[in-house]
Amino acid sequence: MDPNEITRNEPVNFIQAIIDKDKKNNKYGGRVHLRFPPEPNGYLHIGHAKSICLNFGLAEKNNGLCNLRFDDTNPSKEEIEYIESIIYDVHWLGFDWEDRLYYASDYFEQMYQDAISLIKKGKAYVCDLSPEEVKDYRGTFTKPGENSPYRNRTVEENLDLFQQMREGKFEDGSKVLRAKIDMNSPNLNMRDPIIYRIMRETHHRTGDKWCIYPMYDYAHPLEDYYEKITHSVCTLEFEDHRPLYDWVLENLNAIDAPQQIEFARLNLSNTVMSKRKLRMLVEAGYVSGWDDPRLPTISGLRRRGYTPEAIRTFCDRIGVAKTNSTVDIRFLEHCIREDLNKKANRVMAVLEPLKLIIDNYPDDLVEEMDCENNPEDPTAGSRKIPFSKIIYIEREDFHNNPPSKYYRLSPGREVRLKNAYIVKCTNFVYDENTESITEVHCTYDPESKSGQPGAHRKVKSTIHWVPAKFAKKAEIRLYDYLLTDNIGEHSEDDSDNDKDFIKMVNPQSIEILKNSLVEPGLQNAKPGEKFQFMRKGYFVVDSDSTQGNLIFNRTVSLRDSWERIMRNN
RNA sequence: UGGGGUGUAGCCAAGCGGCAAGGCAAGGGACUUUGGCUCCCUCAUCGGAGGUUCGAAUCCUUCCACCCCAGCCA
Repeated sequence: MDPNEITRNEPVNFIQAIIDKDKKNNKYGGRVHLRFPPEPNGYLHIGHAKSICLNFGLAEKNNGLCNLRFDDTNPSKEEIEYIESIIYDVHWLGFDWEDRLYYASDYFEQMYQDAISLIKKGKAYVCDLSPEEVKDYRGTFTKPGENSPYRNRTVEENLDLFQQMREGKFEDGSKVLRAKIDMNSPNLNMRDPIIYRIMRETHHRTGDKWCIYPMYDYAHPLEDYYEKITHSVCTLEFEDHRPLYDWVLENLNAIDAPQQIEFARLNLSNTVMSKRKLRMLVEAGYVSGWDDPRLPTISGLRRRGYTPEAIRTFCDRIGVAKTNSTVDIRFLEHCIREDLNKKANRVMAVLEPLKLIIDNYPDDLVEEMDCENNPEDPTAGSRKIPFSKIIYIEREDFHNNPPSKYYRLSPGREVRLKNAYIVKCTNFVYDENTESITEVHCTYDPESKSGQPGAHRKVKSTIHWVPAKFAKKAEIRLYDYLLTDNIGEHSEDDSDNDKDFIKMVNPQSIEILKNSLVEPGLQNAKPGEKFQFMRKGYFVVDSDSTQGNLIFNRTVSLRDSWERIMRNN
């Protein structure tokens, strides 16, 4: 059998199909080499995660390599802080570029020399047109461009001028280097695109060594080529740039030139992905920072309690195609529930406490109840929780006048207290002043203790609880979708819908509960630890949490079919 | 308007001429000391119209819709 023959059960995305074909034809000598090339001008979000998983994933599947490369060709927008956060996040997601961490800025000299080659071939020229004039000469969609009056300078003159540009002889914006292609091209990117500009800006890595910087369209194909990239994967909006990408490499006589392949960026329902909109939310104070648990940033998701595994599973399952699409955020939620269901220990926490007194239970008795840590994982073991006469239950688990299909506690009815006894409601106390129920009275069935023979008796419902005397106070933060609706986002810089988008910010995206109670063992929980609060959802200890001031973030609620019953009524 | 792309269920997404995978969501049901998990069942004729073919989501023609491009951003 041909070793290059690839057999797979799973459907293959169109990029993998291209790679399969290239391997079969022994293109690039059978090598597969990709890269994830962020510009260090902001924090990574789940849209980047899609690209990271795609690139590193394809490398892994094909026995290839994937580089991490910072595309730092514009010092006016880039900062070290972003480089550090990006490195941290990509590692956190679980990917390894080994020793292949690169910077476009490391190639500045080589790029400069290649520009000289283009000039020598008569393929590039120095242009003195002002930015406004460049724009006017470019023409429009329907009107062809006009040649720059500087287009026919001699090679010698261009060489001399370009060197002087580098030496800082000219002011910012006064000259540019342009590729000489075709001012009549229907593709505006091919109308003598600017490939170098003069910009006196201190670069975070090269300092003040350079005052000219290459443009993306010129730099990117070279970066890929220098690193021997085979498949240069980027997003759809660069499709029109592909002819220029190829032009640069062709005119430099590149051998085994990399090929650019475009896929659709990720959009998620009920949130935003573009840097500018994310920034608006942070700067206008709609959220607390770039790692606010409501944001789709990697740092936000991490603080929210998302695991790298869930994010990667999500990215793998949404697929890769060229269709603009918006993935339902409920699919992301499904992925984290699925992961945490296997991993998170079950504990009891009462978010909105209601006192319950067991009148026939001995006043001073404390029993240690045995609780299984995770029914999905037998190796997770069990723990003891103290039980006594006064406990707290969830306020919504008692109803003095229960609606139909309500299975929980109400006057005269029985429920099981999880891992403890069956109790029957005998009475409750209503406070006229606060117009609320302040306590519930029950009697318990001593024969019904969990694990004992009498425990087999079935009751309609089981509810969670915490012991009044031993429970710990905690702050619990509940999150809801960032936006109440979906916003169409197909490119990074779509500013048309900025106003509409602010109108969609969900005013109830966060709810903070200050008086919640958790079982005593949670006292020592450390930031980042994840739990399932039984019947309520998955929660993570917030990064600001301390032993004396416990804070939990709700990662995601449990699926709730009772809520659905209520909603459908 | 010129160019470049995309259109398969509420949301993703396979399919590449032979009688529409899968997942999420939704709705039923079984099980259950989490109204959780798990398990079972239900849920499309492929943007429209023509045509080619014994046979088309897949080929051809044409129309329509949506997205991207006129930064010395990436």
